[in-house]
Amino acid sequence: MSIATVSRVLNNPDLVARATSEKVQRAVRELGYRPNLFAKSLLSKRSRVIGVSLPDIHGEFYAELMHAADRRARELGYHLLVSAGAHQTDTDDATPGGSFALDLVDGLIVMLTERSRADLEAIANLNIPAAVIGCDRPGARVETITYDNILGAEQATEHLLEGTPPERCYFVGTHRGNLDSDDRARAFCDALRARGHEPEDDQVAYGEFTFEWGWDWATARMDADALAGAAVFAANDEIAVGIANAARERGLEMPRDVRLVGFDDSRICTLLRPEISSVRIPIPELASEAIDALVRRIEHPEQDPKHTRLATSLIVRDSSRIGAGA
Amino acid sequence: MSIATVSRVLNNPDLVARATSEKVQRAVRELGYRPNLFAKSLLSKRSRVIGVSLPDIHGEFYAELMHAADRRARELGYHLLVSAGAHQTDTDDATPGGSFALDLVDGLIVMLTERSRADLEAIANLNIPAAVIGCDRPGARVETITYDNILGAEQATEHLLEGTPPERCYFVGTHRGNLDSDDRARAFCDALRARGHEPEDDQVAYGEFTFEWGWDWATARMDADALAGAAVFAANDEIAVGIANAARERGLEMPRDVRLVGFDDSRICTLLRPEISSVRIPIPELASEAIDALVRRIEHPEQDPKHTRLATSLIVRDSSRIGAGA
DNA sequence: CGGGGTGATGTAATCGTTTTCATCGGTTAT
DNA sequence: ATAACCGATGAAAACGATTACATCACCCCG
Repeated sequence: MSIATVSRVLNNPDLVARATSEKVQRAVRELGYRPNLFAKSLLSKRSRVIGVSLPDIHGEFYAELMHAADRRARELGYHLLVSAGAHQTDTDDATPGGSFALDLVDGLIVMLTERSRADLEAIANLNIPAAVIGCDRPGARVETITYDNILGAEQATEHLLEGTPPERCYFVGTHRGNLDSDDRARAFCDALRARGHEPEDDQVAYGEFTFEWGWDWATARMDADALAGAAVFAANDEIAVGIANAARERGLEMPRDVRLVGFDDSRICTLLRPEISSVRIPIPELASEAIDALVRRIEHPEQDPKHTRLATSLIVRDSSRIGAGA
Repeated sequence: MSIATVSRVLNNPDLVARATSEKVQRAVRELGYRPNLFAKSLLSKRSRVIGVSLPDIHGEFYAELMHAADRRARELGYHLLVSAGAHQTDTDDATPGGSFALDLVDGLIVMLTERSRADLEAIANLNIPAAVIGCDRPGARVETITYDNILGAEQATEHLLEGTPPERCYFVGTHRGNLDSDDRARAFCDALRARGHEPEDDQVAYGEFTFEWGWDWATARMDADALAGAAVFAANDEIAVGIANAARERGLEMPRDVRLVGFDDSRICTLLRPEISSVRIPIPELASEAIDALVRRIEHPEQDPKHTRLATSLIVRDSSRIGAGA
């Protein structure tokens, strides 16, 4: 047996005689032989490893995303190399995955949440197959997979507008520049305008993605004027919970006195009473589409990058249901 | 210039003349040369990649763990290859990380939660540097890093016993065989015995790590007899939240009517009102100790594996505070 | 002035695969 | 009977680095 024959048995079994093949196979099993991946990669320039760069592994969102991505990657024979919080730690290194073992991975999945940093172009310029989650721009030279913030926010706002006059509707977002929050704010305003109401300054607030910000906003608002009769659309569930707690503390009940919708449909929405309405992002699909897109890019670089946008959906629960008062 | 010289400039700069070195460095920068990692690994048999095998990437616990692990690994020049839910998907493949690219990683971090599967021995037999989180056994041939379930559960139980008689204390766990739940149950029982009370069968319940189970348990218990005046120690926060909600639904208030302590000190504990007492696991330290231990094992295989146990601490909040009634 | 030490660099083997090309026996077709 | 062909296998080059060893110029000293 020469090494060449062994290699053929393992890769192109039909090139080798039946008898020889079986003898080799047996030997392989008995000796527990496993081809050396480094040598393989050295030759093929492929590692079957995908790098995933997240703004911050925090909370269930990223956990779920990783979970689904890993599952799909495994199905396709790839492994996931994770890079948490690459963006913010790399001070000004505009290219996400800068600290990454770029030459170790076959491709990169990058999730973007902020407008300024880590432009799509910068990622495209890495000259490595890439798929971007959370940000798209027509004609981008990378695959993009997004969830329809506009659609979800529209649905949420419309739902609130059904039972509440436009001037009593509020949007509580995070800081300007956050891609998600900005889109949601815009859709909120547009929906109000569609009803002929130009949103006042105080109907749209900017803060952070935290419970505390939600609490503070609600408290400040109740101090300024009553929150009773209002409908609030929070840019994420944590903010929503903060608002819910602050409201309850002052004796306001949902949905009777205040109607509330969050975003992300996280676990907590169904852990509170009343349960909180929220816009669902199809995280598993998001992850699995991203993997699929990236693998397509890796294995068929000649094809043009696709731009996928997944639908979101409003899940109505008691916190905003019309007529579900206590 | 020969390639050998270049290699020396990059690895042993002192072996090469100053002038040559600078010339090479300049060329390297201008050409954007980067050594091929595969070739490097082929020779050194090192990839500087660490595999992380988790029972299931789900919820914030694992997100936080990954976050901290990645951070520490990066500091030490390693990358993380993640394998989510390896255990349960690999039907009977007793070795976790079976589906893993074992020959791609320098070492393995495995988190164990169930007794039966994926024995420490099986991991040791992989003959690859390994660190196990969540399970230890004296003399194990792998590094182990655990958090002190017994200590935390003891503190929690003692705290409950301070204001509630032992016969009105309950432990609500997950299924038998779960390492965490079992330890916590044992510590709970021992604490009761230390007060001279042998726990009744119905004082310790087994279910799942879910909100629903907590809710069901509490509801069933309230149907059987009153929960008022009881103190409940839940094996994790989700169960605790289920219990809290069920109790409130029946008009019971915490801590006046029911006192409650959870485990994990997850985000939700401070999102509910009243805030829920819980036992904190030092996740960042857990992750970073695991990485340190593994890297030690990789780089100094001659040293004996260490077994580290991190302390947990009870965080008392309003759900169980004595005299904090409404 | 020649030999040995020294510091800088080049040569070539090596790591473990894949893959091209050559070889070789054996059929088949002419 | 010979040429053409074919299927199976081996030999060797390549992938891109590291590193032991050889080489070489040079300097110092006896």
